[in-house]
Amino acid sequence: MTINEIAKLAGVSRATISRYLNDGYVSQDKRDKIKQIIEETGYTPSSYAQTLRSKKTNYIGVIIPKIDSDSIGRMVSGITSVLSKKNYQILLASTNNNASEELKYLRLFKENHVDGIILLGTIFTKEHIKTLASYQVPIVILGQNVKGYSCIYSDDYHAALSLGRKLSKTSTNPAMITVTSEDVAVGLNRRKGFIDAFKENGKTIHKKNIKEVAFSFDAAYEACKELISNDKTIDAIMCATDTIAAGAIKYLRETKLKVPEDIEVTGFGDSKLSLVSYPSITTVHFFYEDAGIKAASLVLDKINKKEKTSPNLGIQLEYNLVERESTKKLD
Amino acid sequence: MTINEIAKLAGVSRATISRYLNDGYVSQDKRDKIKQIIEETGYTPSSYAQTLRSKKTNYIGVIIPKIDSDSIGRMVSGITSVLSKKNYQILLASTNNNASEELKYLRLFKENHVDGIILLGTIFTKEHIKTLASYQVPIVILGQNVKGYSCIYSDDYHAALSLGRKLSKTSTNPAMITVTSEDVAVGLNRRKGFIDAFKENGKTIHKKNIKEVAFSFDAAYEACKELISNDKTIDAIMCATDTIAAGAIKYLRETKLKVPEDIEVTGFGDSKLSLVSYPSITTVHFFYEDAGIKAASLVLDKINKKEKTSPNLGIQLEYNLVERESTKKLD
DNA sequence: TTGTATGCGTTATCAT
DNA sequence: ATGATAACGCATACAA
Repeated sequence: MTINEIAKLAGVSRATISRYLNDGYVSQDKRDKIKQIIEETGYTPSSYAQTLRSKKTNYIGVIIPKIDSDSIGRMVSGITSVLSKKNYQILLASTNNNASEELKYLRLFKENHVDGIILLGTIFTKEHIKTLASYQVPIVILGQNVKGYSCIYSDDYHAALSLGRKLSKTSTNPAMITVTSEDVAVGLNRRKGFIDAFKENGKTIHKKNIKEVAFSFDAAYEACKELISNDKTIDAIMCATDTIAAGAIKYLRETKLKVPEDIEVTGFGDSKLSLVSYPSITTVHFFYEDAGIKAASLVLDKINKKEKTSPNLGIQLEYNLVERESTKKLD
Repeated sequence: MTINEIAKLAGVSRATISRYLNDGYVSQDKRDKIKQIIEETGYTPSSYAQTLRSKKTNYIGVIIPKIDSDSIGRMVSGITSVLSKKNYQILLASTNNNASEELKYLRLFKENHVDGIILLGTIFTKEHIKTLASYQVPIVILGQNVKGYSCIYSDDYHAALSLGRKLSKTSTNPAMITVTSEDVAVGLNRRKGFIDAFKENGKTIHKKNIKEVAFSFDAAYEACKELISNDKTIDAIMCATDTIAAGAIKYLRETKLKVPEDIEVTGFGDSKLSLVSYPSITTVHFFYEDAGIKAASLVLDKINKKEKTSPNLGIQLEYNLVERESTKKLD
C-alpha cells in the first residue's frame, strides 16, 4: 500500500492524500472519501520515505552500559514513559560495559539520523568527547556530569558525604568497597564524599581498607572477605552500590559477624535489593525514574527549539538518606 | 554528505560509489580513491534511503511489559548481545503493563518496517492474535507459549510441580500468592503445577488461601498479611515470583514468624532478590538470558531464510530447582 | 569495469 | 482546493 494506490482508489492525486495526512488542506467530501479508503486498506505511510524528505526520524537513540540493573532499568523506564507519549521511538543500544561499543553506537545513531541521543554513560574518555563534539543532534548525558554538555546527574558527592557523616559518628576503623575512579559519579565522587566526611571528624579511611571491584555481587563478596581477613577490627563498610553492599553482607552473615552490631554497612541507590536484604541496607535514594523523565524531556526540548546555541544546562537531582537496619540507630 | 557529492569528489558516477558500498564490483584504483574520499569526509549512507530502496531496515522491534524487572532485564540482555553482533538495531517499546499499548507498538513497528519482532508478552487476547496474524514479518514470542507462533518459553508447569512436590512433603496447610490467570505462563501454569503437586499427595490448597496480586513487592506484602490474619495455621506460601516471595517474607519477618521453621516460602525466577533476601529464597532458576539469546537467534534465522512457511517451532527451556534457606531441608 | 536512467514513497513548490 | 512535477539519497537493470 502506497500513497499512489490510495490516491487512485480515492480518485484524487497523491498530493491531496499527502495534504490530508499533513496540512489538512482538503475539501470535506474528498476528506471523507480518503478517510474511508485509508481505513479500509489499513494504509500507513512509509516512515522511511517521510524521513527521506523531511529529515525527521522521530527516533531517539539511547545508549546504556547494561540493561539488567535496577538503577538503569528505572532510568530507562522514565525515558520510555515520556518518549512514547510524544510518539518518539527508542533505539536502544547496550554496550555491556564496553566503552568502545559506545563509540560504535554513537556512529550507528548518526547513520540512522536519530533526532536526539541520551547517553547513560559510565566512563568518559577523550575519544568520547571528540566523537560527541562532532555531533549536530541534541545530546543529553544521564548519570554523569560532563562539562559542556547537558547533563542530568545525581549529587553523588554530597550523598556520600551525608552517609559518611552518619557512619563517622560510630565507626573508628572504616572500610570501603568501591569501583574504578574512572567512573566519576560512582567511583570518584562517592569515594571523595566518604573520605571527606571522616576527615571532618578527624578520622581517616586507611588506603589498605579501600577495595576496588567490578559492579557485581560476587566481586563484592570476595572483596569483603579480603578486607575482613586482613583486618578484624573493621567496624564499617561503605559500598559504592547496593549490589556491592548486598554482596558484602552475604559474606558477613556467613562469618557470623553481626550487622550492624559488629560491622555497619551502607549501600547506594535504594534498589529493591537494599530493602529486601537482611538486614535491610541503609542507602541513598536517587530519583532515577525522575532522572529518566527529565532527560527525555530535555532532549525533546532541545529538538524542538533547535537553536544549536541552546544552553547546555546541568540538572542536579535531589537525594534522600534512607536509614535502614544495616547501620546503628543514633538515639 | 550524499552519495552524489562523494561521486563528484572521487570523479566517478554515483553508481560506482554504490557498488563500492555493496557488491564491490569496482577497479582497484577507483576503489582506493573512493575509500580515501569517504574517510576524509566521514560519509555514511542514509539508511533511510537505503531502506526505501532495499526494503531492509536491520531493525528488530522488541516489545516488553516493563523494563525495570530482573527477569526481563536478563532476557533483553540476551537479545541485545546477539543482535548487536549481527548489526541489527533494537527498537524498544515498553508497554508499562498496558495490553493496548502492545497493539499500538505492533502497528508502529509495521510502519517502521522492522525486519522482525520479539514480543515479550504477558497476556494474549484475541485481538493480539488477530493483529499478529496480519503480519508478514517474522515474530518470536518470548515467555509465553502461543500456538501457531514461534515461542521460547519456560516450563512453568513442571517447575511449579517440582517446587510444589518439595513443599507437599512438609506442609499440611499451604497457601499461594499468584497473579492473574490471564498470564498463562506465570499465573495459570505455575498455579496448576502447585495444585497438582499437592493433589499427588492427597492434599489440597484451599481456595481461600490463594491470593491474586499484581507483580509487586508491596502488593505481596499486603496479600501475605491478609492470608496470615485469616488463617494462623498456614505453614507454606508458594509465590508466583521472587519479588512476591520477598514481599511475603518481609511481612513474616515483621510479625516474628520464622521462615522456614513456622512457614516455608518459595519464589520463582532465581533473581538477585532471591539470593540476597533473608532468609534466601528457594526458587526455580530459568535461563532468561539464554532465552533472550535463543529468541534473537531464531528471529534472525527466520529473517534470513525468509520462507514464510518456516515452521513455527516452540522451544521449551530447562529449569533448575534452587534450594535455599526459605524451605526446610529434608534429611 | 563503468555510467545512465529509473524508481522506491514521500513532501513541497508551483501552477491551475 | 487540487494536480503536475521535482526532489530527497540510494540501488539496480541495462547499456556501453
